Amino acid sequence: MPNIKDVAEKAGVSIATVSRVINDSPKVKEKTKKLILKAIKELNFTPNVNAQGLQKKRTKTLGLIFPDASSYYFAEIIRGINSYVRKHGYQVIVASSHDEEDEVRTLVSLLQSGRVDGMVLMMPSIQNVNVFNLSLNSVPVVYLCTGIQTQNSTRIIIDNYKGAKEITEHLIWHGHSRISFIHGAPNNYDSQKRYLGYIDAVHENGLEYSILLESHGNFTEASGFKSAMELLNQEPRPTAIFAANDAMAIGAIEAAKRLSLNVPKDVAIVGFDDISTAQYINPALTTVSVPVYKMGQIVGGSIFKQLNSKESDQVEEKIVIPLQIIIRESCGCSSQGIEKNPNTQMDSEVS
Amino acid sequence: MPNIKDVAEKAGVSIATVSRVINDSPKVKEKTKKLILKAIKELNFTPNVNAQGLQKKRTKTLGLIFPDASSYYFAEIIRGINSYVRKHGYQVIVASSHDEEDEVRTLVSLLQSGRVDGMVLMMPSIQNVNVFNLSLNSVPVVYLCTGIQTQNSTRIIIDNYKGAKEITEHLIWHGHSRISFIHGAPNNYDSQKRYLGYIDAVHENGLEYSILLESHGNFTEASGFKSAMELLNQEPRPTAIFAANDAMAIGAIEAAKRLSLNVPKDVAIVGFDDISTAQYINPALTTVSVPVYKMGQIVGGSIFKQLNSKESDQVEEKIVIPLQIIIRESCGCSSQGIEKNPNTQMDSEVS
DNA sequence: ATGAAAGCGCTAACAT
DNA sequence: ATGTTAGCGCTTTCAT
Repeated sequence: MPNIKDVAEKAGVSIATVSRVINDSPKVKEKTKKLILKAIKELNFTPNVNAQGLQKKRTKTLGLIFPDASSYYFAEIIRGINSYVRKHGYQVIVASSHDEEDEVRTLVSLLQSGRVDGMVLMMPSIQNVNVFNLSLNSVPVVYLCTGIQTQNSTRIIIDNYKGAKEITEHLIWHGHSRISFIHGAPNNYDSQKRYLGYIDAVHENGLEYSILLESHGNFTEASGFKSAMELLNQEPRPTAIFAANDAMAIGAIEAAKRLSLNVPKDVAIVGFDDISTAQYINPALTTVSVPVYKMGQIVGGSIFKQLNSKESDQVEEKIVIPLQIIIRESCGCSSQGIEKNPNTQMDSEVS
Repeated sequence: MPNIKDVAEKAGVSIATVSRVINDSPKVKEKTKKLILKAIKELNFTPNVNAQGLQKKRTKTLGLIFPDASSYYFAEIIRGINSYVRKHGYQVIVASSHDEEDEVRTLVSLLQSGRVDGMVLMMPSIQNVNVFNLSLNSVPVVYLCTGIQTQNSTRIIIDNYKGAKEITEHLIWHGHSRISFIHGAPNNYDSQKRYLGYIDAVHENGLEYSILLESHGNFTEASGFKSAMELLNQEPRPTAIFAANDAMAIGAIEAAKRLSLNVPKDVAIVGFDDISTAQYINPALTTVSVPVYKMGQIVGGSIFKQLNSKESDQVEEKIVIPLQIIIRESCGCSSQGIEKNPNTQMDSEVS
């Protein structure tokens, strides 16, 4: 591996000058600069990041802490962040707190060891947030989907409340009066906000409400299946189910099928997130689309902004990302495909 | 951020001794070791990885290059690797060659900049592999799912051929004689091997064969849908479809539904990978399970083995991971659930 | 505009 | 068993 000294010798200059062209210093004569660039190319030289990091205290890597990096929803957000920061020469290190017995330890060690220049914390579970507020003042931090007031750092959240309220109102528009809600994991920020949107829509529209309309899952398909089973075995049955995320909505659809109930005729089912499965499941899922990829860009942008600003003018910022309802079939709206070709939907012939 | 000098002063020893306890040197008196450990804890000290890396040429991070980090299949493998290496204090940096216009550049710079101690290259597309054989001798490399002979590095592949042959034979056992195959992306190693397994099973069992039974997709659901549409509109229709991966198989199932064909009665459909969707799609997908998570462990283990061996005894190794067929409903076998409870499956009542 | 040299935080001989 | 010291490859004053 060639180093800066090799380049300097080859170009017949000092290492300081080489360093200057590496760092785009303006005060290098154009001619020597060309010479050095040529040497760099010929030797195929790349500056050693460890040495650079040791000096500059910049490692050009970001740490991301996510509950689970392999779920589609999180994976997409990570991809968005990665894609954005890579353009700026940054890499990301992803830690799944899910896998770790001690997520805080990972976080702190990542930080203290000087491995990362900034952190993105996806912390939808409310209780452990306060743990994190410690020792984070050294680097820029972006909190994602967190209810807690964060000190001196940016918080990026999605407009759960509005999305949930709108999709519930869409169900009401369809004429549904007994609308169930399946909660996500306990203490989950997103789930709670979505519930608030649901309950407000229900109340404001004067709908029947009962605690029996609610059920508690944990964001997995299996839990959605189980919750929907309970809900749908009640008398009277809910006419619609709003699950706090798509995975549970999909589980709920399976449950309806198990009970020989047609979706959406016998029971409408809607979700939240718009994961890729949502569009091809049968019936296609009506849901609230979270622009996960774009979210990544916003996160990356925010980190860089903090990185390039003096500590003095760090401001607490809160960014709310707007969401969009995606109307498909599971709410009772017929899809284009169906209207054009009535015999395409098997489910409509069953029941 | 405290450094080794702070610790040394606090403990009243030299930095060398502190360094020794950091690196578990045996020759430190138990008593001083305790003293130092105490100081470390009190100061909340973590060794700076850049300084360590600069000296030891070990950064404790691995680079993973994947075509696409957010597809479920790849994400699971990454998770497996991450989880394993984290236990050994390693982090991973994931680069999606998909996102990059110039994947080679990323790879080389990751390597040359001293950012990673080893690399995992997922390179299922055959043509670009030769590009990579350059300049990789400096660190341990594991190639994943690659057909190319790799020099001086480990290659880990899955037993595509056997899995494909067995699942095809399962279809034959069901009495199918016109079995279609949907190819994955062109030049994809896995797809080609799976095709070989398919074609051998077809030939060895004296089945009818025609080029018309083959169709070409690119591993996406959409391509599976399209391919199956073409296949199923032929006369005579294939009685079974083997798609080179689950996503395409799922697309194919949707296509069958569009054509008002019952799966598996009118056409059996099987896939490959066993992604999570496979088990809850309707009908549940019969497929070949790839132990993605375990695969990650094997990859991590191999890298560490190379890391801890002298360069002289680096041997070229080829590891083949065995696969397992998962029989569910889409092949024509009825699921347990159905047998126990005949009215649970909607599809069996349709058509 | 360029070079010399100090030093970032650590490890690893080499001393003692 | 512990301390001293020379780098690892780079950036950055400070000279010139």
